[in-house]
Amino acid sequence: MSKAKLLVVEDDPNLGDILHEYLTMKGYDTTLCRDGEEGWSKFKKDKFDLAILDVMMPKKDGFTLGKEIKKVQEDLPVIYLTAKNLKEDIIEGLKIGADDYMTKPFSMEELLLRIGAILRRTQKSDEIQALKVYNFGDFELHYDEQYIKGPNGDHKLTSKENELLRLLASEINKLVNRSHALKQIWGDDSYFNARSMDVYLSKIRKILKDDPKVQIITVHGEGFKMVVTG
Amino acid sequence: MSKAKLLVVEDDPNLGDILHEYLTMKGYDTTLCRDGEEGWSKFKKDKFDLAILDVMMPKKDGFTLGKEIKKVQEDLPVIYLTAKNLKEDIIEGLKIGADDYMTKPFSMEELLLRIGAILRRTQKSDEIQALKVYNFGDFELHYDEQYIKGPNGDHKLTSKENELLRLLASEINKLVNRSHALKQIWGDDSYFNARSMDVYLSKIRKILKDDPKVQIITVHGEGFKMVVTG
DNA sequence: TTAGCCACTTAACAATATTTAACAGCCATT
DNA sequence: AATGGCTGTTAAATATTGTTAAGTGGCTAA
Repeated sequence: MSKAKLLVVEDDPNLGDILHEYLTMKGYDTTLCRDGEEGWSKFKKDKFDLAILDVMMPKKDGFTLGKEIKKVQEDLPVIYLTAKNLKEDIIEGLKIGADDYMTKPFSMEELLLRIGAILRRTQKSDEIQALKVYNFGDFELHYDEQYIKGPNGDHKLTSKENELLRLLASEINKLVNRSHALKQIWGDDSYFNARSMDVYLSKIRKILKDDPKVQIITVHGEGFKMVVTG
Repeated sequence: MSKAKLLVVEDDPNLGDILHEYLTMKGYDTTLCRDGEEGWSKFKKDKFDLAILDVMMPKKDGFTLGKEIKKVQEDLPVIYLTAKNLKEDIIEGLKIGADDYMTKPFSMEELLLRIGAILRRTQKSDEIQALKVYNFGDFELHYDEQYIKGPNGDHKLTSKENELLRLLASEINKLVNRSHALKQIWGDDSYFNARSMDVYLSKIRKILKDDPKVQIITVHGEGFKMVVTG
């Protein structure tokens, strides 16, 4: 996944520079504009994931720019920066369908968190997830379809078998901590869950008998690891 | 369009009452709970558009509740209420993918504006979701016309079949939580509705037999996912 | 009105998945 | 070697899901 592109429009040179520097440092591809008109022309030239607009700016204010942007790209998330106590502004901004706003002064950290939250939300929808297959020895674990293909044919898996196998297969030759596995798959590390996991380990070992090169080794008191030889 | 349903979980009786009264007056269908556990049980029984959770509460804190809710319904927007200077809390909350948070004390007006903004945003994406045709494998689900076109011909659907198929088809390869599906389509998660849904799943699986590349996989205790191979 | 159809629900039973119990073996430590 | 705490394995007990059929109530066409 490539960097998210941010359009920052801020007329205060000081704050503008800080924003630009900080966001760039945090891994965003940041474009800084000094006023609304510049912001508009940059917006037209490029494709952004999020816009951060100061409300009070010369030539073209942030809300006007925001409205124009929404006309072209309704779903672009916008964070408005506004001075405190500008209630009228806030109201108007939110009426446009603004996604968020922050009153000055604000902490960079908080801004960063909001950016993260918004991007996570908007990007989630267009994630396309590839089907996952894990290979080890003569096996192919088809995690999404919940079955394993072995040298002697396929084998349907239950959800727990599937999860446990994936955990092991994703860390071949590496130790999988018992407690970690329990918390990961069963939700918490309790006596009965641990016994249950042992039962599943036993089942999985049976399945893996089809290829002697693949083994699950237990490290007493620590956990297990799947080992593939040859 | 009917009233938006809000789930408010706030242990301070004073603030709780104020929130409840104010939001109800402003036209929201507001459910007030006194602690996290009550909030969870209300959430399970009903379908909400937005949750407002106090972070510090007895029995079950707001973040824990928020996490549990997200497991069932990832896209439910949440506003966290938190005391000032709880940076750690804020950070953790936003990491969950939280949609917003407000530090106490806050003005009712500001809360209202945020609620409005969030609802506007999420309802917008619901509209986008109203695609007419969903494709998966050799099938075309014509949601609006309530039928499915398969390799061996068309098939009329009942509304429940239609809804359930859409839910699965709109999240190919992704888990659809059982409880979420129930609330989405049947209105609430009860024993009999769950059995009813199982019956419908069975029907749908029969229909989907026409293309072996398409499968509905059950994840025990969690839900299902529609998987398309090839 | 009323018989019949349809969508949906409830019931009943079958099949699976997971947990718990029971017992056997192993491991490290004394 | 003996002890107590872990792990391996199998089987029984529960819980969840799959499937089919019967029940229910609303709606429509005669």
